[in-house]
Amino acid sequence: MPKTEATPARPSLLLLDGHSLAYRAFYALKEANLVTTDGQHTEAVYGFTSMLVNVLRDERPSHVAVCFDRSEPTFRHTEYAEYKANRTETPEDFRGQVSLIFEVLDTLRIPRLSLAGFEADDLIATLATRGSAEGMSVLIVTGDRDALQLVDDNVTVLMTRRGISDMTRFTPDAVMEKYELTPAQYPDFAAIRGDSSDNLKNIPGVGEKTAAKWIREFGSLEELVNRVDEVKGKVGDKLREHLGQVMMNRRLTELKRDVPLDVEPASLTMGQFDREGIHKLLDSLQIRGELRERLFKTLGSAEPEVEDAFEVELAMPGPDEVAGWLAAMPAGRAGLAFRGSYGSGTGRIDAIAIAPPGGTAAYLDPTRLTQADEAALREWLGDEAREKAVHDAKGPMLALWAQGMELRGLSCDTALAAYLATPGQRTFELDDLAVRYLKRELRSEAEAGGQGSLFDTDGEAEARDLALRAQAVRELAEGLEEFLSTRGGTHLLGEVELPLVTVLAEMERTGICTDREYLAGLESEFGAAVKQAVEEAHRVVGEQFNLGSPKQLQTILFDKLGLPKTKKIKTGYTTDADALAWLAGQTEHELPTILLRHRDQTKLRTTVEGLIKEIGDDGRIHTTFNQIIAATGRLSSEKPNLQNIPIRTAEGRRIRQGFVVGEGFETLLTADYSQIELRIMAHLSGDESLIAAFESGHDFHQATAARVFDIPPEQVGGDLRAKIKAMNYGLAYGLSDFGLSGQLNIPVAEARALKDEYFEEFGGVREFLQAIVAQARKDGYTETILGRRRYLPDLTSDNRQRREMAERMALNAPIQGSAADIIKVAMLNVRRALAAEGLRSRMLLQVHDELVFEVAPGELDALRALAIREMGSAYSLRVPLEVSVGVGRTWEDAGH
DNA sequence: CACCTAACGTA
DNA sequence: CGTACGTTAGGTGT
Repeated sequence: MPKTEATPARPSLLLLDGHSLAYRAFYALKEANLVTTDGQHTEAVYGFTSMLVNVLRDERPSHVAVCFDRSEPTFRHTEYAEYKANRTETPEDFRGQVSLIFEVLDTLRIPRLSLAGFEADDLIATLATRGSAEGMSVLIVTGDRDALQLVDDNVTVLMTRRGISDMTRFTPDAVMEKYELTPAQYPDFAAIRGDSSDNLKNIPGVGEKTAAKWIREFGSLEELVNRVDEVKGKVGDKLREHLGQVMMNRRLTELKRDVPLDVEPASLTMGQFDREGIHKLLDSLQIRGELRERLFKTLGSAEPEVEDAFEVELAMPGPDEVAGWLAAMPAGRAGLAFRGSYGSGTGRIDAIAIAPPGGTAAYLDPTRLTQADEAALREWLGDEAREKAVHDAKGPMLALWAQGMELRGLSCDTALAAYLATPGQRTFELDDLAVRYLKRELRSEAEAGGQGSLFDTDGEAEARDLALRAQAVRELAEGLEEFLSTRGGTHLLGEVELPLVTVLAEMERTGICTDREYLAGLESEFGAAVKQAVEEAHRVVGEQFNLGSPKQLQTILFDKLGLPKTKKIKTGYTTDADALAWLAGQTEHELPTILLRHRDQTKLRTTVEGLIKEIGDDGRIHTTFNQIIAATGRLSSEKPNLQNIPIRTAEGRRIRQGFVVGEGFETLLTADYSQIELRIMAHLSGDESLIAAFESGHDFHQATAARVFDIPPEQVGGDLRAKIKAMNYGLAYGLSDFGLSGQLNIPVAEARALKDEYFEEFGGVREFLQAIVAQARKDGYTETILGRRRYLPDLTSDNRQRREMAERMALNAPIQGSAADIIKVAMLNVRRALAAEGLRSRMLLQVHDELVFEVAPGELDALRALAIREMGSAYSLRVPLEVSVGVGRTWEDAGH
């Protein structure tokens, strides 16, 4: 098809007054009372965004900017101290929404501008004047009538009318029709009329009617002043009396068209908007429904770069053709995509697509391979020298293993790479990544209608889809690697996360052995205790109710029994363990105690139940370790979660006795880092006193307490040690005075004093924690010792709650994340050493600072030494990395 | 049936 | 008003 050259449309510049519109939106939607479950109001951000999307949809501007006021005083305040002095304080619910609007605009890649000393209006006037001079048609959207002075043949104003959906379009004719004044006359008229919102005084007895009449009669304010004596009557006297005020009003109303703004209208283009970011933002604001759809529909069609999809030539080698195809495949890294299902340490592959460089991809159905095909495929997949890129490789790896095939030569995992690029994301779907990093759409042909149609008898659409995915993975791997290389993530990906995939897969495949009968016995024991607690509770209250329902519990506790109220939560008053313990102490009633026991026992029972359900045919539990979930870099464990098995109470520890050494092995061994996060703090802060406390050889909490209170370590009592222990641990979480006071049951003032005393001794720690946050605010992200980043845009939020939350995340992320880095490196080194020493012992679990091993007969001493050596040397800190080891038949016995 | 909340286990 | 997770049960809305 011949390309036709479209007539270039005249460039159009859309300028919005951010504050003015946000404020109008806020009041327009006030009745709706839009608020998220954590108390963030969203009327302004919702209304503003909705209006913005509508204007973009209806006007289709080529250029756009949103201008904002600043908190600094402007030249108008210098001229007139009382300027806007009568403004009522910003409503509480409005505060913080402006920064959310900033986030929306940034995510949509819409430029936003502000300049100290000037109002949004002045920026708009300046840009409108410049844009108009450059031949653009300008559209201004605002709720401020002063903007009418800017209207001319090139400049139109859209003024909000009550609400936000209703707008009036002011051309010169429309201004004339409404006010019987020209746009140029409007500020003259406004100066006489005054403006109560800006605290510009009017002339007593002179309203809009008289003001307009004078300007029409004299043509302009200047002329009126020149011939002011011609104005007759009492109003004339008043005018002469207030002439000074009027002239000042006129100067203040005049919008500045020459603000020193270092932005050219032509540069105000819309960038490629962040699709995932918008989803995330709208999710966090709990905005659902049509706005999201309208937004994507409007902005989606303005995404020319995304229009081209991936393309691939499909090869479907038939029986005995696979070996030939693989042999003839172009050199270079191939992208692989798998269809199948994975989990619990195993999996099944239904189809494989291989996309080498060159644009032709093969689709293989494993059930249709001849022996020769299979051998060739096994050879290729297991060849370290044939580079491969896979998206989320651990599942396919497990599935291939289940079929006796290896997956080697993995040089990129696009899911891991994307995780390192932006670890905060909830998901890393291939389709989203393709759009984000390659600006390409990964469309499904099967879903597009091929499936089940007459032309799809052999599932060709599905084959094509998988081939496209393989192709996308191959291209995405290049894109993401390049992206990461600019952010220092290459080492972390290539040397840590990527090799860890295989280690985790091995751990999942191995699983941990359980004693099914023992756990079943435990379940019925806990079950009986639950039943008893339920009966007691019903008897004490005198009626039947569901102890597991916080709602019913509230009714019983606070309405029926009239017990004192606890802390307020969204749905009433909390019935959590702290509150129940408090109630037990406050009242004579025995119910809270019974409820506490019920909670305990229920939790234990359901934990055991969950475990039993996950025991495989081999008597072992195969958890899944997730490598791309935690924003800090930690692993997580699911189905079941083996990282939260009880340990604190004796009752809970009984569950750990259900995890036992497997047949053919000698014992379980656990190895954990002691106080790794505190050691990282000592290392990163360089605080000499804290470092010395670690080197002292004394119990760490005891040693720090001794230093804080300046007494010998031997004299540190249990109480003092407990206080300092709480401090030590709280630091890395951004613990507040309030939080510390609550935890130690002491007054806030005392907690603050304790903190001050602590920092008196460990000043370097305080400086370090403050420096982390300051640095993060400047950079927008934090970094671990291996360069793992965490982005925290909320650090500059003007919503206090969000900002302080981000600050705590900022000081925790490098500490928790560095600990995660270290144990990941340790796992790799342990794995390598096991192989190097030819040991059969194997790693089963990772619980953040602990590794659990199954020891092969005769290897106990060797493994113990290996674990201590490899974990202790994983990273060189300014303090030693101490590792403690426990051994026993069960996980509980192997604990410390 | 899908989703949210409260509660609670771990590091 | 302490970070990071996953699971469960109850309750609500589609």
